[in-house]
Amino acid sequence: MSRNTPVGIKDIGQALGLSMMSVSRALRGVEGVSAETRNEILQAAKHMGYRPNRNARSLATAHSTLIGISLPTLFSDVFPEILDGMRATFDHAGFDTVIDTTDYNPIREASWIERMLDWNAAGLVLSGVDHAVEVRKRLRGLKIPTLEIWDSTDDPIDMCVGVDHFSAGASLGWYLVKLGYRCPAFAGVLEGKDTRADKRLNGLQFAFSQSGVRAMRASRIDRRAAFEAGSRATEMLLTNSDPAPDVICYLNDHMAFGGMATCIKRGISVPDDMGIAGFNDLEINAVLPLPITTVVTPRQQMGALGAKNLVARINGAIVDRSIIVPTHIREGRTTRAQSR
Amino acid sequence: MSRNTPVGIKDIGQALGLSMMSVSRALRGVEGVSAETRNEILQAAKHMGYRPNRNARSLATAHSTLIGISLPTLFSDVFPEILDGMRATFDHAGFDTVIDTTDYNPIREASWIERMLDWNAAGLVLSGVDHAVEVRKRLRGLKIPTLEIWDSTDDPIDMCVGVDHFSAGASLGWYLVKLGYRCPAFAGVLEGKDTRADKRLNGLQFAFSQSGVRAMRASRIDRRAAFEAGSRATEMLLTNSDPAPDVICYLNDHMAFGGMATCIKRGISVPDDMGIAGFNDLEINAVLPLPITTVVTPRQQMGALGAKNLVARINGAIVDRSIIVPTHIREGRTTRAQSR
DNA sequence: AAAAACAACGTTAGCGCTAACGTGACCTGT
DNA sequence: ACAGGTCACGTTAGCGCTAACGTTGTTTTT
Repeated sequence: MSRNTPVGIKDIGQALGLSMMSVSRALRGVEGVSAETRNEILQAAKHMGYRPNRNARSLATAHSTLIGISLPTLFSDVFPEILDGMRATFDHAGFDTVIDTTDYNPIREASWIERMLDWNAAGLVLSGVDHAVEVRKRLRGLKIPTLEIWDSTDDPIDMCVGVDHFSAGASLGWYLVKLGYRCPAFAGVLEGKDTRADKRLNGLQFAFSQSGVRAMRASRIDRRAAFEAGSRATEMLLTNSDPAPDVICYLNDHMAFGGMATCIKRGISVPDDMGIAGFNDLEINAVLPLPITTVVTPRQQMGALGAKNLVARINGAIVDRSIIVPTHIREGRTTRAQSR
Repeated sequence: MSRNTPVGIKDIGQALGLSMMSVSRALRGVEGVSAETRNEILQAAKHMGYRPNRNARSLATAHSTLIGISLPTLFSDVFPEILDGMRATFDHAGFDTVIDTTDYNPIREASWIERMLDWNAAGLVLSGVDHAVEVRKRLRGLKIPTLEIWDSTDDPIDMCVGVDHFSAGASLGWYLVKLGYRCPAFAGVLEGKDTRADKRLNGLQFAFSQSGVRAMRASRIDRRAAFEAGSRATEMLLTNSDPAPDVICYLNDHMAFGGMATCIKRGISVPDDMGIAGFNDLEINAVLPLPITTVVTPRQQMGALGAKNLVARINGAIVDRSIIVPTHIREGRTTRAQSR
């Protein structure tokens, strides 16, 4: 575990009778060396197996090529897809990504942010827009390029690319009202854990109450496994609700599938006796005999766009501070057909 | 994006009338400072908002606290779980994890490894045990602690923790033979992409041929989305096979579910007309009316154990070079009941 | 033709930290 | 009482690289 490679910038210079500086310039592609010399240097570097020491570079320049990405969890079809959308861009621009999963714990996130700053990170990606005030202040003060992704706000720390979860929830609510549902319920995780889901619930409730429909009951489950959580939450709703709901909105399609399976197991037919709505239009829908009524969210594009803008921002460009990406409802067969 | 914090080790020393060295020692918890002085320093550091510069530290010590983790993909229930298993250990030991997804591309992996070495990574985690010879040589030569995870071999680069995929496949094969299946097929991704799955297929084929059963047909699909891939692969098998298979073994439970859905859609009843076997015992099984016959793999534990050993290895301990974690078959209801 | 402007390199200093080796003051054993 | 040891600190010399200025020799400008 000694030096990764024994050849440094100095060795190349010596071998060629040049100063370290010329070598440094050539390798970085910076002005100040003739094309001829540069080629010699590049060749020698390759020949000698030169590898830059990134720590030294970061120390000297006071900034690194590390981008920190904080996610609540990888057990989700949201964050891996967002990551996937970002990958090519970061990669192409020469950034390495340090990923942390916070498990929806803001304290963990805050301390991890400090760690990333210790590395002189070039930029940060945070999930959602709900962060501790101190975190907001600190990052703003440092002026470090920061992308908040997946959720949206008109006042991001630095910039955000995401969905308007309240509106997405409300649209779904109106859609369900139009279909004639009058006794809606919600199934999700514990309040405060997934703040995006909470906002969607708020949107749903807004739409329903505006339409004069009774308040939604919410069944919340503290369980990471989505399918099972959907199943349990549904059991709770079916057992404890009077009257029984006529439609259940789930945190996402996987929970919805778990819920649907539970309904069917209990002899409740979908969509005749119970409507089922999910979120995110997850891939499982492609093979279900009854595709779930859901909301399509462009997660890959979100990642790609966010990464592109973050890189631009790191390079000093001015970019949109707040980008809201559109969503739309995808009619499935787990809700009644439109009467129209 | 200037300095993260304006206070360094020198400032603390000056404020306290001590040398940088004493401060450095105190902060690192190294011998050579009295308990009293250490407390003063620690307090002052906290007070002044000191944050260590990790790049400087890494440059001076020639090793960092970065651990590189290379995964083929995050769209899987395998790797996120392995990661989750590793997280606590790495975290607790103060390591940051740089994650790269290679998309099953060995060239990508090789170049990423070099990048991690440029950072003076403390250790590496690679997926599987099939790596380019040059990569093996290079890492061995550098003696950098390297964990190969998820697959197993008796000759790892440095150490490995994983499943014996060939045996797991063979066990499943024998199990299916015992159930009376005589015309098995396999559904997976393109050969060479997921080498673990390929090994399982080899194991299956071994078991079947040992039992005098005709060779398996394999249907391979180039599609990231697992549910859909299972569906497509199954359609191909049902269309092009004569005689039709009596059991299909899938790359994992999600593909199996997609395949099962397709069978049912076509009026093929499971398990009466067709057996379905998956792999990994994914969470969806918890809610299925017909749980899939599958192989249970302890992915979290694998991650936890691997991480523990890697950290020990980084700290100079000697650990088992090759750990094979056991798997077992979980009887589902997508295959015939045991006749016994 | 002198002054100014470049192009292509070199020198100096330092990023923030730590390994390795001092240096005193205070024991300890015989 | 004195060699040898220990404790708590300090000094020196980098880690490998780059920013910010030199320093030449060769154009260009007016």
